[in-house]
Amino acid sequence: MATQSGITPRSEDYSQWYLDVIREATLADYSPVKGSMVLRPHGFAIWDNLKTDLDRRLKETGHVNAYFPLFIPMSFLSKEAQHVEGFAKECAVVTHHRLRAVGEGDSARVEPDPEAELAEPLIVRPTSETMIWHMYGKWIDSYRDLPVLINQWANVVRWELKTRPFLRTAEFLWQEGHTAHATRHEAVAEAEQMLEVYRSFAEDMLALPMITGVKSENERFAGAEETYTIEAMMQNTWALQSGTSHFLGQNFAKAFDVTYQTEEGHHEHVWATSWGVSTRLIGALIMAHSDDTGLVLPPPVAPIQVVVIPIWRKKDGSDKQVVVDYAQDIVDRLRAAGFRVHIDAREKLKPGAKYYEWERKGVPLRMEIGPRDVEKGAAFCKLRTGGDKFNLDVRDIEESVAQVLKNMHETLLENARTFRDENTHEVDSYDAFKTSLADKGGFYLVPWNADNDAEDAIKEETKATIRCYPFGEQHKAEGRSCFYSGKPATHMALFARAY
RNA sequence: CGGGGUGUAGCGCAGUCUGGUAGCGCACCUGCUUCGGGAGCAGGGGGUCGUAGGUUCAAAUCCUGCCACCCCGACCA
Repeated sequence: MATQSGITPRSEDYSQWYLDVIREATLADYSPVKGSMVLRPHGFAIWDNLKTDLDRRLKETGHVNAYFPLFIPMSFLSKEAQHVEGFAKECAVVTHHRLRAVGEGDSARVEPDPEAELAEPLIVRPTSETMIWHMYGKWIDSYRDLPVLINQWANVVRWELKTRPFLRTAEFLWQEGHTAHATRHEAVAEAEQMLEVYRSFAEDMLALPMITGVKSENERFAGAEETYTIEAMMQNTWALQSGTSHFLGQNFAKAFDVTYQTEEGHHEHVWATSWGVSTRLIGALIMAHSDDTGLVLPPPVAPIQVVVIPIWRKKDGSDKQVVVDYAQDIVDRLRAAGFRVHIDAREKLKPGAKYYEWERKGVPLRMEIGPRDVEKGAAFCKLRTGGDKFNLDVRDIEESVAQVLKNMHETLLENARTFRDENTHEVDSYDAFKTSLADKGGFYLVPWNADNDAEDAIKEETKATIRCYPFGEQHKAEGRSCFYSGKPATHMALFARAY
């Protein structure tokens, strides 16, 4: 009965637990290139499910997909001042287009061919605003061309010094929407709409309740006039920025000189937004729902929603065929009803070993099908989230599985919401904030007089940052004093440690 | 780039102090018995010990250089 878990308990070392879950659930693996990870099939399938669902939501809100190049002329990055400051320090640069072989025998190797140096270096996109706005300049002439509502699914590269699988990697997958509008009002409405798309998407697919709000100036996207964010709480009470939507004003339109002619014949710069979510969402999933046994997946994103484990006794050969036929019939019916079902009929593993494996991998619902169940016309079930095993009648198993999975999703969402609310505190003084944060972590909603230097000082002292000025809370600032400076409060700010 | 640490089989490690012909656990392969919560037994495959040089009859082990990675700081979705 030796334990083979290989997963460090959360209480012992949360960071190690996170890495252990990823390894044991076979979501990702480290590649030979520092900071780059391989998305293994089980991890990529989660991304696939997220992508399919979000893509539908983007199209339902009027967006279309396109694809822009990976390589961007280096000079493009310097066209928007804020933007260059934000990204220049983490760009991969391509300087040559050919290698040559040098040395012989043991010292044989390749090196960039000095004769093949590019006249202008290329950067690997850290984000695509510059390339896209260059192209929009060619496509937009008239008010009749607006709005432009384009999204792309792509990889981007940001050369980070400190990396962590899914949360921060040198290369990651995401979608980035880039829109162009005739008016400020329309662009702001678009940025707000997309934030809401992300918020509901996160609840429906990830069972993650999100706090929505506006970023402080310090945390704002490089080149944006306003950044909206969705923030989630992880199990260690740290915050994770899970998606952003930016109102870019006319910054990029001016930098790339993108104007349109109005109905009255005037030339105006267009108004812009950009917004994105990435494979970081998978990190959020893991850290919000999983436990010391391994991954826990909400049914909508689970690559396998139901695993069926047939059980038989070999001596009694008659058992096996009956059980397998019965199990296969359940699998076929559930698949026909639209569920993602896997039957694990491997002969060399005992049932217990299979249970542990599928629990590590986060399968929401397990069915154990043996001779006893065949007799009863039932399926013996266990939920990944715990509780006693229970029987489902096979006669209406499609409906009952749907109900069980729906309940599980709602429970996950509700538990996450309760945990977040229990760990969110309102304080009035900086001393109370420091004491409480050090003691029990969590989110802190405080009256705040917006001040970048004060924000930096607080980060320096406590490592907490402003996650956002939450929507729906701003009225509370009225008539109050900043918890740090004592000046009149201009906002309600949500402070927390963050990834 | 500063301080600390580690490189030995796919993974995790012992062996290094005190030099003597490569070892353990898991994983993998074969066979038999097992199978309702991580099976047992038997047999088997796999490593130029990070790398380059030096000392020695003999180097994973001692010496020197280099490289890589990890942790703590500085930078960050």
